Amino acid sequence: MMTLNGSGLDRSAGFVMGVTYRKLSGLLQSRLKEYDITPEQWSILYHIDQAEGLIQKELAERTFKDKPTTTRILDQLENKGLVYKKAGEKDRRSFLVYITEKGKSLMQVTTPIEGQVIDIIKECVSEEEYELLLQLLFRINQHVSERTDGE
Amino acid sequence: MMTLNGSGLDRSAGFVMGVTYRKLSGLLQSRLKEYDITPEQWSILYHIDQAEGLIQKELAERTFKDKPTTTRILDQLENKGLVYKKAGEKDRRSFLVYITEKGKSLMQVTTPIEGQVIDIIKECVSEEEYELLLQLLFRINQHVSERTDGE
DNA sequence: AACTTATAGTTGTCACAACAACTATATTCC
DNA sequence: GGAATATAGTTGTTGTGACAACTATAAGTT
Repeated sequence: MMTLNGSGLDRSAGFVMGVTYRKLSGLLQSRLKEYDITPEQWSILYHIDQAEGLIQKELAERTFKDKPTTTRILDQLENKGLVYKKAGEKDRRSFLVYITEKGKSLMQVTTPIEGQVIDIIKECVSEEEYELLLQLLFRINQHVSERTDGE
Repeated sequence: MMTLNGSGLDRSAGFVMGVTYRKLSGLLQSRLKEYDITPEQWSILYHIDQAEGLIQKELAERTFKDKPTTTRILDQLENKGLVYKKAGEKDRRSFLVYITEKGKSLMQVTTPIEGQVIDIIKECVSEEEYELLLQLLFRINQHVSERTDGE
């Protein structure tokens, strides 16, 4: 296997982050496979479970996805019978999104799996390091967003 | 704008990494746009420029892409006249990949842009923190790969 | 040499993300 | 009230990644 070796492009946090993200995502995907749900679908379902009755736009913001991606992932969740939409009464442009019983059960069974992936990371990274990693990612996120607003 | 706030899924390094990666990738993309090349195409071209005459398989390993993805990105680079393939003489299954003059010029002009993105990150992250971030990402990568081999 | 297995690359399909263009409804402003 | 503008959501297109199936060639085994 090719390992990151710390020269050239491998010094670019962006590219290394991409590689690492995909590896972690693949790990989660393989463990969610038997439940017929992908990591990104799972993350949307998670947020619906956390706060039912959100409109799609709010859901898109919380999951950091754009509107088209949110629409399409919601379609899949709806087809799988995990969520349903209700037309907004106040604002007839929007839909409120709710989780079904089937969706709730799925979340109960699968939520530990997400925790397992975090645990696997912590097998090679201390609590303090994990914390610092998150802080650095938050900070970069924030900074790039601000930097990009005016661009 | 929704900001990562450190609760729930936002505590998952994997998801936060995905969000941050996409933000950085988008930043690079916007700056490469005028050169008609995407970040992932750029990363492959970069590796070809670093080591000409590699076969596609080696290129795939170095860029951490699978073979289909490498094939298709190479097709695009070839269509843009940035690289060309030569049939392998020793092994007739394989192709050696080379960069064209046009490709070389493009790399000269665009390589600083990748550096700019790193510099932007370093506006909010110290040298030591940047170093640590890379080390943590390497370590997680390595660990997950080992963890996954037997799975 | 023939048979089996491994490897390099391609093609097809699906999920997701980015972007643009669009529809329908709300809001603002005159 | 009506025109202009903003917003919620959808649809279409492209790039990329994961996975499976496939072709062609190479290498190993007998």
